[in-house]
Amino acid sequence: MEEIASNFIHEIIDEDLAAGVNDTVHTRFPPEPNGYLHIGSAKAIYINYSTAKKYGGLFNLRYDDTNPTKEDTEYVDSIYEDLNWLGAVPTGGVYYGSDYFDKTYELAVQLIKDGKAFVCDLTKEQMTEYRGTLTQPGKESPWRNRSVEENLDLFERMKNGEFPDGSKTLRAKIDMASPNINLRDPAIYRIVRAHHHRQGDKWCIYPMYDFAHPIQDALEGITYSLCSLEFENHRPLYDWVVENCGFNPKPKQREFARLNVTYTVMSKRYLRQLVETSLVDGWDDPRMPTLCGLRRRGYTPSAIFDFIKRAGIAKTDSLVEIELLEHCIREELNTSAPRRICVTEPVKVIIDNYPEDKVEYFPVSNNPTDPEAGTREVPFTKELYIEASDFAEVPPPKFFRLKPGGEVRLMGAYIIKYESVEKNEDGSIKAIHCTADLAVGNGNPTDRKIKGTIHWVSATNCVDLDLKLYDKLFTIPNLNDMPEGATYNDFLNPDSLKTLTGAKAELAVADAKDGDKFQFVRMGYFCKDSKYPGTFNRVVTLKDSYKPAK
RNA sequence: UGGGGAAUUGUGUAACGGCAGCACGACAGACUCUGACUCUGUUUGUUGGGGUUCGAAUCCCUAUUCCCCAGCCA
Repeated sequence: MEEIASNFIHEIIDEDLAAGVNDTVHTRFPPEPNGYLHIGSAKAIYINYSTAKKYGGLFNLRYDDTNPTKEDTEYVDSIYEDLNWLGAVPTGGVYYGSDYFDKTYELAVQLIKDGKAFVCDLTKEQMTEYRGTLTQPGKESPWRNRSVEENLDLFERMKNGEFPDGSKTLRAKIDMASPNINLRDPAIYRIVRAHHHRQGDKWCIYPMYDFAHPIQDALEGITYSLCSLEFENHRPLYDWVVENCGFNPKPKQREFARLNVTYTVMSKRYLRQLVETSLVDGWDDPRMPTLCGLRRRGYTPSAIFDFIKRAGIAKTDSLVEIELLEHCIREELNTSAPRRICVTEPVKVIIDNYPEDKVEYFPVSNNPTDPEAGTREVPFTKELYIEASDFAEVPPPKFFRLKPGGEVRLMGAYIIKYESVEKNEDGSIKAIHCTADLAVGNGNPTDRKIKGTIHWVSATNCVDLDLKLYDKLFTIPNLNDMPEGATYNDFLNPDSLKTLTGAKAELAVADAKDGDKFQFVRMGYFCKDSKYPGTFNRVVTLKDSYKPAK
């Protein structure tokens, strides 16, 4: 997150700074602990964190935990862990919205005293009816003109638990005729008896987001409350609360478009549904767009932030292609991850002119893009495995790999020449017989040019791997277009999870530790749950760009 | 339908009255001990219609399309 590209929010801040509206920049990331962080959250984190950093200000993490019915400590913990993993250090501190409940209550009392809030006895249905519609103004509640004393008494009794859940609300007295529905005497406190993950049973009344959030921001000294576009309609209410609670300086809410990615569900509600219906293994299933899922899939924080930067910060609703995310991780791992060879669909090759029991070691580059990564010794034997797709009995035009009558380079080792193919009874290939150019070895021949190079692994010096192949979960690019009544099953990608058994990897992977980065030389599938002890959760998919001529 | 936002190439994003640029993707070629990576090149764009101006993506008028708001969710 080193260089911070400028965006329209920075322009706004620059103007404020120049005009003397502000002299500091203090931001916050305010997740509700009701689910795991996902790549969309990473955008909000990036914007708030990087903006603070750019201006030398502070960045807070604040759990927005004002609705106890949806929240849980599991989420609190996971959010902390994921934020930490991203490296977005909350330089301004870690806070809980619920820790301000006393202060929030006092401010509500003050609002009542100022005649700006009232206790309302309307039922939920009545309130909906009184609110009016998009085109029709609302009607004032019959309870709107209760005396300050009565409101004070009632509100205190609400707090003391004298009334049943949902029977009363505290409402801000604003304007029932406002074209902005959020301003039509919005509820700011509701009665709900639920165990709060942090406050326990201390409260039976809870402030609404629209009341709590500006107060939290103001109390923490936030100057810019950067959130997504759907809160734009709430800004007048945000400002109303800040103003009428008498805060100064005043925090400012500014909005940006949330992140949408093709083939990717981003709503926490639906992600939870995927987990609860066991369509995925859990929140950290590698097919999930959650940060922990991406982490298991081998994504790094820097690749994620790079993606967010490239996707851009704007106010246009957009749908960013998943290919851009994949590009970002490929680009990073290409230079940073050590290479290891894995033959994912092995077919046996026998070098007829090579001694039965000989083992020879060839140096192979750990990372061709980085000479300092050095080399490792890879064992070569008479029997090898190569990728089934690297051999063609009937080659398409311009096929540079192993084919009848052809020669090919075994990466880092000998040049081999095709001799014959040995078949099983069912017609499948049992083994391909070749001869190696023992004189040339791993050097270059002077009399001819070898066009193809393929990867290989010793059949007698290798480890077996079961590869789990994870692909996108859904088949339609934009999940928002899922028709009414449709279920995920209608659009589930049958190939989103495949297991490839019997892949062969070179011995070097035996040194793998959890967290090690690897890039398979060719296909580059990543795997987590292999029977091989060790976790390849830093391996990226490289495209196999060979396409037969059309 | 009231209000609030937004429209630039396949996708995303710049250009703030002065050559429509960049990235990803796609395609073509070069290079290569993998055809990956890298490099080079190519195609496609200012939502429509008017206006102001020497000059408009940008300013004005108008039309259209898309997103958000009628939770005691956030």
